[in-house]
Formats: sequence, structure tokens, C-alpha cells
Amino acid sequence: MTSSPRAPELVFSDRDQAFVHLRRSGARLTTARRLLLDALFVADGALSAEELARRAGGPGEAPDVASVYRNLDLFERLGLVRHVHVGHGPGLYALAGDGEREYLVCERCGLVHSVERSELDPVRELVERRFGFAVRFSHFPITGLCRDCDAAVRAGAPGDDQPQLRDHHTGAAERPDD
Amino acid sequence: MTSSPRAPELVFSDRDQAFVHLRRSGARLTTARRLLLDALFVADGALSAEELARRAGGPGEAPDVASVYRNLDLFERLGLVRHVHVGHGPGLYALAGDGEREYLVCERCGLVHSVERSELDPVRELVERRFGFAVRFSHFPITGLCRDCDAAVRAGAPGDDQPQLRDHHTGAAERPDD
DNA sequence: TTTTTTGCAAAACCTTTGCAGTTGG
DNA sequence: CCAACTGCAAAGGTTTTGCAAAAAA
Repeated sequence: MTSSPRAPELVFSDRDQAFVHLRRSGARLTTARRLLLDALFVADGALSAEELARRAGGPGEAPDVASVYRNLDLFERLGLVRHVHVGHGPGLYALAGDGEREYLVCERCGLVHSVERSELDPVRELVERRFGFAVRFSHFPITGLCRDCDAAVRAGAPGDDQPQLRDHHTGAAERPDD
Repeated sequence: MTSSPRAPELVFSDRDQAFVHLRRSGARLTTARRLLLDALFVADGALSAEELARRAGGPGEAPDVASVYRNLDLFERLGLVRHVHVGHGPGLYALAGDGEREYLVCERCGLVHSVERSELDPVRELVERRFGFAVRFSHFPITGLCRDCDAAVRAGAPGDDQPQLRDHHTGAAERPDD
């Protein structure tokens, strides 16, 4: 379950600050971790563990996915990283404090629309008031049909469930694997 | 992905109506299907395929999970059944048209709070207006922290991620498997 | 040198698929 | 009888775990 004993989210402007934090927490600063953090800092959006493994290693020498999961979990416990669940498919990881972004995901075309946390405040407050639930759309995002797919479905187009994971915010388009 | 070429949800007051509908659709009325539908009609809330398999068979003679998945998928395509994704863990299936219920799930204690569709209309409308997303909280529910867990976390209690899947609505309490 | 971390292999978990045999109509 | 359905076994995708070898401090 990728247990994350809740640490406050941390924001680091650069890798070295994150490295220092790692060391202060008692963890060792290994090559694998350096590379993984680099990949996260460079990333254009939330990525799967597999994709991060691919990016963290030079050509032909990617770190093992198991280690990547272990390290992502560590980073998450330290508040450096968080992950979001996009429909089916693997969890997607990103640096924490990336503007506190939250997500809306289209379950038909896989579009990932990320927005500033504050943009969802009205929704959050409404849910809080009505149901007493404190919602974080950052971990399990709002899922539904984007404008296009909603229109398509209304027009009679049948299921088309092919995740394509595109992020409006950054303009980046990617898939968790490939 | 349990593709569901979208059929309108159907409401049946009793099994026999559902049986007739099955037959009309061209599907065969097998023992396995009869038993599965029975289990669904008797169910106190949304259940995992595994749990449904267990309940559908008499003692020691449960139908194979593969068949249960296949049949749940069929039922879903026919609009008899729908499933909801509760955090990690297996999908949970229930008869469609169960009052059009939608869900709020606590990601810490696993509490499943089900509400009438209409109760979430204001949230739905807000999201629709702001982001153009048509949301169905029936498939991927709203996930967050229930009042108790939010309080516990604020009070400093660490992670406690143990899904216990309890439904406030029916008062029923269960786990997807066992 | 001691403790942490890694890679590899294997397993766990949920779900789907192939296939040969069984059953419903 | 024939198409639809079933169980079984196996595989697929994501994540976790055990363990011995390697690396950090």
C-alpha cells in the first residue's frame, strides 16, 4: 500500500537541498537516490515508477524497479514526493510541493488535467461542509468525463477507455510506461 | 479494464425480472448467473468479485472467480450492475440502480460513506461549471479523510491505512475478501 | 567495519485470457 | 445439436518482499 506515515510536504528549489534533507533524516545518499531525485526534478509531470526507473538510469543501466519503489516510498515518508492514482494503471509520482497541484482525470481518454490546489477549494469546502470529509484531490483525483469525451459519449460514441495520460497544465503528454 | 460499453442503468425489484432481462438480451440463464444475481440481490453493499464468488456458491462449491468477473462484466454491460473503485484493493460490485448511490471513501480507515446521487449534485455542478468535467462519483468515488480520521491525524496519529470498508448508509460492515 | 541499500528473483494481488469440456436452448 | 458458458490453468500488470552481494558512512 505504499504506507506513508504522513510528513508535511516539503518544497525544495533544487536537488542539493533535497540531498541535504535526505542525509539529515539519516538516510544514505546513494547514487540510485541521486539519480531518482534528478529524474523527479526534471520531470514534466507525474510519472510511474517504471518510467522513473527508465529515466533515472543512463542508457542500459536503469536501477531496479523494486529499488525505485522503495525509494519513492522513502521520499514520500520524508515529504519530498507524493503519488496520485490515475484510474487504473500504475500510480504516478511527482515531487511534493509542485505548486500543490491536484487533478481531474478523464476516465475515457485518460486526460489528466492538473489545477492549483486553490482552484478546488470551493469543491473541497462544499464537500467538507456537507459530509465532513476532508478531501485531498491530490492522491485520488476527481475522475469523470472531460468535455470532449462527455460530448462524444452523449453523441453515442461507445467506450473508448484508452488511457493516454496527457496533462493540460504543462502541456506535457506521456504514458506511465511505453 | 472491465470495459463497459455503457448501457443505461436498470432497476429490478426482484431477481426474476433480472433473469428475464438477461434472457431477452440473448444471454443464457445459467446456474452460475442465477446464483451470482442472487448474491447481488441479497448483498448489503458493494462487494468484491472474490467475495461474490464465495457467496454465490454453496459451501465448498464456489464458482470460479474468472467466471464471476466475466459475468459481472456482462451484467455491467447490460446495465444491471456497476462497480466502484475504493482506494487500493479490488473493485466492488453492486446492483445498478441501488438508489443511484455515490460514494465518499476514507483513505485512512476505509470507511465507505454512500449517499444519494442528488446529495452530490451541488459538487457535481460546481466541478462541471469550473472545469467542464462531467463527474460520476459512482465509479471513482470522492476519497479523503472522514471526520474521525481527519481529527485523529490532526491530533498527531500517524498512518493507519487499514481498509475496513464499512458503509454508513446501510450500517453494513464488510471487507472485500477475508 | 558496520549498517544501509541494492539487484535479482520470487511472490502477492487483482484481473484477464486461452482452451477444452460442459450445459442451456 | 450447436453456440454459449464454465472451470482450470496460466499469464498480465503493478507492487512488495527475501536475501545475498555491494556500497555508504
